[in-house]
Amino acid sequence: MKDPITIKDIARELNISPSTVSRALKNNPQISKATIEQVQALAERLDYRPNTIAQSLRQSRTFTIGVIVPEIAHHFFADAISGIEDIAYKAGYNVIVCQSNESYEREVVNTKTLLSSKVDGILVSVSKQTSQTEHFNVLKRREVPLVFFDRVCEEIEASKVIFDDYEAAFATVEHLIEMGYKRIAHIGGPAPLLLSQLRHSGYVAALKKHGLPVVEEWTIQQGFNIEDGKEAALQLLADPANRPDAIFGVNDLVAIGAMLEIKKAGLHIPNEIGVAGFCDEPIAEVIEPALTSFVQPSFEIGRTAARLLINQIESPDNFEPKTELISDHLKVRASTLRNR
Amino acid sequence: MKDPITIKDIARELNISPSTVSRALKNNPQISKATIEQVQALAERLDYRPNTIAQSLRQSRTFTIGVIVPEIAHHFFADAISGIEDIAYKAGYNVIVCQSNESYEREVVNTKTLLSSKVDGILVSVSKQTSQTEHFNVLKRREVPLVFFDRVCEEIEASKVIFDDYEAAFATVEHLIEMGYKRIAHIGGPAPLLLSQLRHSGYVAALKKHGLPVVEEWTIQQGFNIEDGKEAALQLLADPANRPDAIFGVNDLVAIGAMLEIKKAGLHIPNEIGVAGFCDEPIAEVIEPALTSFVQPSFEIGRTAARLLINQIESPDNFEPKTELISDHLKVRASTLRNR
DNA sequence: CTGAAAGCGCTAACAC
DNA sequence: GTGTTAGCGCTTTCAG
Repeated sequence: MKDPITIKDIARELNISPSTVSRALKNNPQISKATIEQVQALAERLDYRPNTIAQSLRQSRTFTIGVIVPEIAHHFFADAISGIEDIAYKAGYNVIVCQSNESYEREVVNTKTLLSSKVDGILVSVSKQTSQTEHFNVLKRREVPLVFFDRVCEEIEASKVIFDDYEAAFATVEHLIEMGYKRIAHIGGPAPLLLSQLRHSGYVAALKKHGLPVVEEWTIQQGFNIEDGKEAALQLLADPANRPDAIFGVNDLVAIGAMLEIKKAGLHIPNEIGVAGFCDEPIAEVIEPALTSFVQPSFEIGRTAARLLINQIESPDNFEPKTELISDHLKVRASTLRNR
Repeated sequence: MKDPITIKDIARELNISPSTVSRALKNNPQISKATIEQVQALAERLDYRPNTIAQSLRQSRTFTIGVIVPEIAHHFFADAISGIEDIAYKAGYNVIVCQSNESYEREVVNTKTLLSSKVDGILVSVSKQTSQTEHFNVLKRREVPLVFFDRVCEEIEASKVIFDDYEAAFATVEHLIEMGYKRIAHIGGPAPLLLSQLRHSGYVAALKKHGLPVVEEWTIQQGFNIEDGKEAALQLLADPANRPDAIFGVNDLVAIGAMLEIKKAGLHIPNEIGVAGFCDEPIAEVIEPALTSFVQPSFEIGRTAARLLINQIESPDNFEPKTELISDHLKVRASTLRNR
């Protein structure tokens, strides 16, 4: 790689000192209009790029924020990242994205990498395997600003952006009940995640409120992918005598996996089995019948998380952890609109 | 943020010099076993993290590679990024991902950002708007290793990983022809992209080979999203007298957009209109009828691109641009299996 | 308004 | 085997 232009090159060329160049490039008001123009013109001509590495080392500030998500291939996270970038770029920060691939070990490595990269703060949505939290405590001890979003870690004192999973699950199940479904099952997320627990509680609470049975075998804790939904559905459909008449999935992919198995079994959606999901990913509109799903404003969640983090980075003194509770609405589609 | 442990802290504590610490941490054979152990033990105990910023500045080497993609929300790119990370991490590199959001200006900004971050090399899949290439020439001039993947820039001399779009389109259209479709339309990608042109050429060549008409109005150049597919389909279906009996989409999303409109119009897929896509994203298996699609090994494409780039970074002397042509197979599903 | 000098944390010649 | 020294590119006192 070619030797890049530095501030020294510009200084030499103009017979001024590097410090003046540095100031001129930053439009420092103490520098004369003339020099500022000269310097900036030459910088432009030589296509000078500041070495952010050197700036970071000098200022002990990287203007970079790290993001750890389970998988960017999940639409929710891809959108959330775009939301994070939106706020970050506008505030002059870059974003480094790491995937934990839902692995606890990988997540620990990610935090170490980001620590070494000296990011100014970290946004995390924890992996489904994460039950230990020592790696987050390390961040706390180093006083690295830290904000959790969507999949949070309760034990750690930090700002959090969470979705109102309990209420949303409650509303979704209540909708199923209003549509006349009475034997409602739940394909839940991985047990360690708070989000799984809350969605499950909301489901149970709605059933109880309406005097419907809470059948233990009708809750199946699984992962977050289509395959997980398929497996769970197979179990739920196994015994025709004790079969649910509706399924509430922890997310859209799981709900869609269930739909595929239901259709394969020759059962009608929504007349014989209703299905509802969570997230409202694009795929929910495409599958047939279209999937009823609780909308999660992923882009906004990302923006909110980034805003909290940047505030914390920029005014660390009067910092108090804040928890933002986000909600949205249920998007009702054909998968729960049965004919009675 | 708390003052982090540095090499100096360790040196002071053990009454040795910083350079010895540096060497000991790297298992330099010149250092005695005893000091190595002492140093590493203390580093461990203090939870020392090397400051990669300082290392990068010193070595003019960041062990980071930059990636510019149009959108991580596209499954293809999310998978490709995972492939890139797979190779990069194993070789000791970090990955910074930038999204151009299909905007030329944003892509230019991305290249500047990566330049300032002093990444060791850059992987690019160009935006649909990109027709000027000056920003890539800048990279060339600075001798920043550069590899294009999937959406390449022909004019720039650089390594490229491309999919055999021509052959794949040809094979897909030939499959449609074999299934008895005779009035085959094409919803193409944005005109400036080489990939759009190649897939279109493959489509035309297959029609010609089998003596089928090449109707100009049956090719509609559009974007890459479901909405684009819907719009194009509306045009294609407008005149019942001159309606195609099959549609080959430039990717799955566009094909799915078309399917939605076809179904809305009350036409049967595949009997009245056959549909084929490209990429084989998960959604292809979920839509009804399931979508025939040419498989693109996105993860592998990412891995190949990363491998080429890292080779170029690590042996810049004997470097010659290489073009890797990847292919795969057509996954036939219900959307083209008509009853005759 | 500008320059000189010091130093961010680390590494690599060069000494001994 | 280990220490000394210099410097990566930049910013920021301090001086004038």
